[in-house]
Amino acid sequence: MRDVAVRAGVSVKTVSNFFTGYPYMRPETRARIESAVAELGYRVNLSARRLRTRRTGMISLIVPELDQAYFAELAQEVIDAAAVHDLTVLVETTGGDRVRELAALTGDQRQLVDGAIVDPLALGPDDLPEPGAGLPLVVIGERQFEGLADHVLIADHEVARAAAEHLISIGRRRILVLGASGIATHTATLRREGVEAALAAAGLPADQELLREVPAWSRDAGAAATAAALDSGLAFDAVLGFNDALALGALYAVLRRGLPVPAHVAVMGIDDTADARFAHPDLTTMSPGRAQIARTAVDLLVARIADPAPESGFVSVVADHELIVRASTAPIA
Amino acid sequence: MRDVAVRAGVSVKTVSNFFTGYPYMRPETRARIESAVAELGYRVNLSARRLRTRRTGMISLIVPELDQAYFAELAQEVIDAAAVHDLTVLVETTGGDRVRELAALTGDQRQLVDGAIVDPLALGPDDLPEPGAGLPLVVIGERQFEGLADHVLIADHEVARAAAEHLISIGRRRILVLGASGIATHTATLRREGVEAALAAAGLPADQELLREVPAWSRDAGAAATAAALDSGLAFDAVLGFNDALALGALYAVLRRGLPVPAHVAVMGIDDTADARFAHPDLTTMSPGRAQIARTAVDLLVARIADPAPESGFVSVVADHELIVRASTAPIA
DNA sequence: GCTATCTTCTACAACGATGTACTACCGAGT
DNA sequence: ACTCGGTAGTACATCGTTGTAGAAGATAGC
Repeated sequence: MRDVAVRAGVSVKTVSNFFTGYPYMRPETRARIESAVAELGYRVNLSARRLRTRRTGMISLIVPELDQAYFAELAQEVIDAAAVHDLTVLVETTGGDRVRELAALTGDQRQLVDGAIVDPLALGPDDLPEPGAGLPLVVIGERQFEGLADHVLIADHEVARAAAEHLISIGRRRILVLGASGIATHTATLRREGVEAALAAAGLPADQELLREVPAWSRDAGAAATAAALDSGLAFDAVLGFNDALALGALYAVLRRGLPVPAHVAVMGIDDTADARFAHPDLTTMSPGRAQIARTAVDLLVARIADPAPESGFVSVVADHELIVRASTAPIA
Repeated sequence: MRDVAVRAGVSVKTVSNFFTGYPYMRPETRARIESAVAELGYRVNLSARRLRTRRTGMISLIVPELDQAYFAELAQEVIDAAAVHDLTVLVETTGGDRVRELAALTGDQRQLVDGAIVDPLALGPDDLPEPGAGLPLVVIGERQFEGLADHVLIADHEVARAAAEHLISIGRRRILVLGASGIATHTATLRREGVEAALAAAGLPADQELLREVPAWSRDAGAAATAAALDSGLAFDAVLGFNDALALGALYAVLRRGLPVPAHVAVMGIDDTADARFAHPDLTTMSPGRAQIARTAVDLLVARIADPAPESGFVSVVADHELIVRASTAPIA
């Protein structure tokens, strides 16, 4: 920067002013700096700027793993939404491990970013003693850190209820539910309750045998749980996976048995990933408005970074959802 | 750091030495610093360290988009491989846009990382006037910057040839090839030549009508191209997608017509994404050894960062590949 | 003509670490 | 006793910016 200053015949600070958009500058001075910069091919040193301003211009997105379509798509949406604010996104994957989720929030990684968007799998509400250890935070999906961070919530109860209502509306009576619990989050519980509410409203019994735990919300687990249910001779005419991966696994397992979908068993998921659209038959699912979630999360985080003081309290936004009916669900023949 | 130094009764530099692993230190001094650090909850300021050392401890992975399973899985593998070297990965997506690919290599983003792994879609060999503008670089997939960067190559010709040979070996004679060109990379050409070599070796004609261009290597494009081929009345008994996405799109389009796979048409892809494994029927594909690619790319980059001088020339490693036979291909009935 | 205000620019001191160069001590070898 | 090499630690300058404070000139108001 000194070289530029010398060449333009101004002080270093004036060059700095040029780059930070300080308004009081004669057009002529501006022009001289501009051409000096161009001639020297100068670029501001970001490391120095960061040291001085204590801003990194980066935010992190903390998710379990990128090879789950849902998180990959979410990551892409967050990256795009952050670009609007000139922010770079650092995607951190934790494998759904509590220690690694915590480390991403409190470890050295924290210094790399101005704030974080986290979609926690294993983190509990007690895991955040100080509010984000000073790190501006937006939590996606779970009402995890009520009063400690902003949230973008998915209406888990309502989404699951709407899904179950759809299946009931097409004449399904025995719904195999995958993901009912078995994972350390509240999402599973809320969604199960949503399903039970729909069943109750329709006057249908809630057979506990149909509510299946799974070790992970993955295609593997969905396929395994469905295969096990089929093997055990359990009767069901629909499968609701609490995410698309589970549903796709179920679809795979059902089709593998040679059972027709949706004629014999209807299958639906939640998430509206691109995978659902290209399954065969293509998968009915609940869209949680991923783009909206990403945009809202980024907006909230930007605001929280600008004003970290939680005087006005933290915000919770509930995302919209929508039923996407495709070929994997149809009225009983 | 000054506070720690005062508390431990040593100089600031000694504390710095403690953190950078300078070996000459009395155990007693070390212990005093350790406890001072613990009591104060001190952490090294990474911005300052970066400014001073000119190292960021980050590398970037530049890919078209994360919501393609192949790239999401690659990203995850690279992140894991980089963690071994204590490197953080900054995933940058370019949408396959040449300008953005270039910007990721030469723009301000460059300052954020010590080096980059790039899987270029639109970048040409002429796009790199100076060697990476000084940025240590590893290119994946394409022999793009021969003599300007290290490469991890996929044996495109051999992979495609092996794929076609598999289809021929199960009695297929007319293979619809998706991705033959229409994309600005050399990969498409090499793979097409591989297919033609296999056909020639088997004494089969290479019907140019069967070689289809696609606007993108996506499921959408694969489905559209296949549907168009079916509509046109073109006869074929197999589809080879030049990646899994194209093949999955083809599978979708074929099944949608009610045509049985593989009885009527065999379908196979290249990439071995998780999506292929969970398609129904599950998709035969060529595995390019993604974990090996990621590990090799990171290793090469780490070496190049340590020794940027290309005196010993740049390295090219060709990754292994493997045929994964699944249900979507079977001998003709 | 003189103050008051705005505009434009500058000097200096940080931000928090690390590289260089140097001092001081210690034990061993002669 | 004297050098020597290795060990343990220090002082100072520096990485490249930006915040603070203020100076100098221009403009306006009376």
